Amino acid sequence: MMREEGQDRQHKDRSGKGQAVPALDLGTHPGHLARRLQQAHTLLWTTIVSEEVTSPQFAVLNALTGEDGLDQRTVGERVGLDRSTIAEVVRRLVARGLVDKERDTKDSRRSVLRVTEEGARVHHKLSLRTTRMNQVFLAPLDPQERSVFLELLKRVSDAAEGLR
Amino acid sequence: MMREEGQDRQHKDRSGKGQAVPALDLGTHPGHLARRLQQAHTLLWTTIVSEEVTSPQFAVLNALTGEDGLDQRTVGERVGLDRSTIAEVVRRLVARGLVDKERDTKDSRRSVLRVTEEGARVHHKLSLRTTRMNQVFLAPLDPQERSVFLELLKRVSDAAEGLR
DNA sequence: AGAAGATAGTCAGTGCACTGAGTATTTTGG
DNA sequence: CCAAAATACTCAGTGCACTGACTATCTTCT
Repeated sequence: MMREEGQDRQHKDRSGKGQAVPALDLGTHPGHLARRLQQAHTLLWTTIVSEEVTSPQFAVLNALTGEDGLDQRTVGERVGLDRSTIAEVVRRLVARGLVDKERDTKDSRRSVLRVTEEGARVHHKLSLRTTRMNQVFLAPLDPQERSVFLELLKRVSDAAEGLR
Repeated sequence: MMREEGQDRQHKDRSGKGQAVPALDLGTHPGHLARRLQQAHTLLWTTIVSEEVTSPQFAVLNALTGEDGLDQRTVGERVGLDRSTIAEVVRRLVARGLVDKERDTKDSRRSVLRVTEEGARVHHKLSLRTTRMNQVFLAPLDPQERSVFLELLKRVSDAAEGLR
């Protein structure tokens, strides 16, 4: 098994032309870490929660469980998906029979969404599993660190939300 | 300009069957927050750093700036991209003329990557801008919170890395 | 040397995420 | 009332990210 700690003894070679501009350490860049965090989460989700239903799909199911009969755009806004992406996600949920979609009779621009019986069952089952996943995900942190982490995560995300 | 608060004048009906399973508050779920964080970052990246070169592309450029002549798989490993994704990203970098790719003469399975002159220029320019972006991204946190945030982010990401 | 295994990369398929353009419908203002 | 603006959605295009199957090449072990 090879060790992977090549980052320190980085030969300061200057491959031909002298490296005027050094490489950055992306391990200290929040954006890069955010991407890796999200990848890690997706991995845990598929192994612990579900291989069929993705995390964004679950978010939509969850929003509709809270309040049935919302239109597509509103659901997208609640879970943080733009109009095109929410359409894609809903399309899959409908294809899997977890959500019903029909035109609003009052305003035929809108699509009204509703969780099916099966959708409710799946939501229930996955809800339980998300708890386990969250534990595994946050396992490297002790209890106070976890709440700090969640709070900071939320503050940064919410702030950027306002810039859209 | 219409306000966007239409979500309240909505029937709080309980669509027939009484909501046995309540909806979760995903605002407390690290996975959901991770996704939103990453979306926020992408948005900031395109507005502040570059519309042409994406953040993963920059990560690859940065890795090669540190150490020219790595093979594709190694670069992917360093920046956290699997073999298929790194291939895609590299393909685009080559298409934009920022990276050169050629077969290793010693081991013809490998593709050896190298930053072009143009790639080095672009890396330099974007490096400066990432600093500004990081400031904006972390603006909602005060200085101590920032370092705590980065550290926790890193711990959680690294831990999940081990589970791959 | 030759078969078995490991390794690097490609390719097809699925899915999230965004932009910009376009359609249909509703609302609003003169 | 009716044209203009706003709204909800669709569609095409780009790009990241992963899996599983496949090819080519190199290494190892007998």
